[in-house]
Amino acid sequence: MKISQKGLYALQALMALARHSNQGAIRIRDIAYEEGLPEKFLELILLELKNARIVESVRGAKGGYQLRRASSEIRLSEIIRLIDGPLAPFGDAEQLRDLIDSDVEHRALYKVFLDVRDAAAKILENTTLADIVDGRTSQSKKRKRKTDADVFPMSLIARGEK
Amino acid sequence: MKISQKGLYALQALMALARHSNQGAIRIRDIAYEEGLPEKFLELILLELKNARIVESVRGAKGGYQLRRASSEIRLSEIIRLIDGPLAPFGDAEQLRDLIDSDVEHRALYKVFLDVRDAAAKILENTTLADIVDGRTSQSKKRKRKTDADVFPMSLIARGEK
DNA sequence: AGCAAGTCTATTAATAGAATAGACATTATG
DNA sequence: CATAATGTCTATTCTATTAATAGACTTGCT
Repeated sequence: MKISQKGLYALQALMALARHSNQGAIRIRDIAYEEGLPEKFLELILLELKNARIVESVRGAKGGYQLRRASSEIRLSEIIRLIDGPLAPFGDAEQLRDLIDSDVEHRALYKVFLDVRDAAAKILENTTLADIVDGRTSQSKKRKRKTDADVFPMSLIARGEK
Repeated sequence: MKISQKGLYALQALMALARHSNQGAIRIRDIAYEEGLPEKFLELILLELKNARIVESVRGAKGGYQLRRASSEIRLSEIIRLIDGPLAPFGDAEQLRDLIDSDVEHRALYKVFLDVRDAAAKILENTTLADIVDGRTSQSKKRKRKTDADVFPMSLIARGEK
């Protein structure tokens, strides 16, 4: 599995959209500026993400892009598969399973490839956009997820300051 | 990480050499025939493996190639790194570590990439040519007791997903 | 109407991937 | 020592992919 520059751009753009979710549509230009991405290239990427129903667009003046689902429902695996293809280091999982069954001479090799794919899939299926925009990393030890109450103390919410 | 056709050919050729170790040098033509590889392309690959001191050649009539080390001392990671580059899905491990330190906005993303790399490296460092020519699968290999860190990458543990 | 957005199609430049070709160098052996 | 068998090296080709740019078109707010 290889993540291309384009794949990285897609992930960065989606992180930007996740950061601004419930701020309505964000212009391509703003995403490009915020993440330092080539604007025209980003256009194509967003179009692809739109066709895959990951984001949605608003056309015309005041238009832009926004996520179509909560960032916690968008897995990195989905984006990488879309932009860069299968997670396997060679071919795809199905192909590898076929080869393991049919190619007796090399089945142990293909089994290793499949193991590598499974390890990558396990990580990328279990990591969502929300995880990476919230910067949850190995250093922030087993902390429970932040809730609204953590971010906006009851005292403020009660006063309608949220 | 992506394994190219060339990378697969290299692995196949080395498996053939491993099967015939202590039969002296094997001709390129025979390896190509046995594994069904394009002969001229295989030449270049073997040359590269020779320069990397993984195989050695015998020139002239009755010449050919043989492994330079026991097949149990040749790890898949070494071959894949040589032919197809770093195991990371983006950049290489060192670059990712630098980005994790320097790019605050995206460090969580790069951390995931590094986790994927580490997972692949763990498998490929621990699998040798001998393992795959003997048809040894990861399940049948000597098995140390799994720790949390083996099963759950740090980034997942941090999120309390264990 | 007019401007500000996204949409779509085409093109390009650079690089990598997968070979192929052919001349050259080395060595066993008859 | 001549020759055939083999690896070595350099160059070339062909194709696909990657990363980007350009420009005309469509939609919709004000």
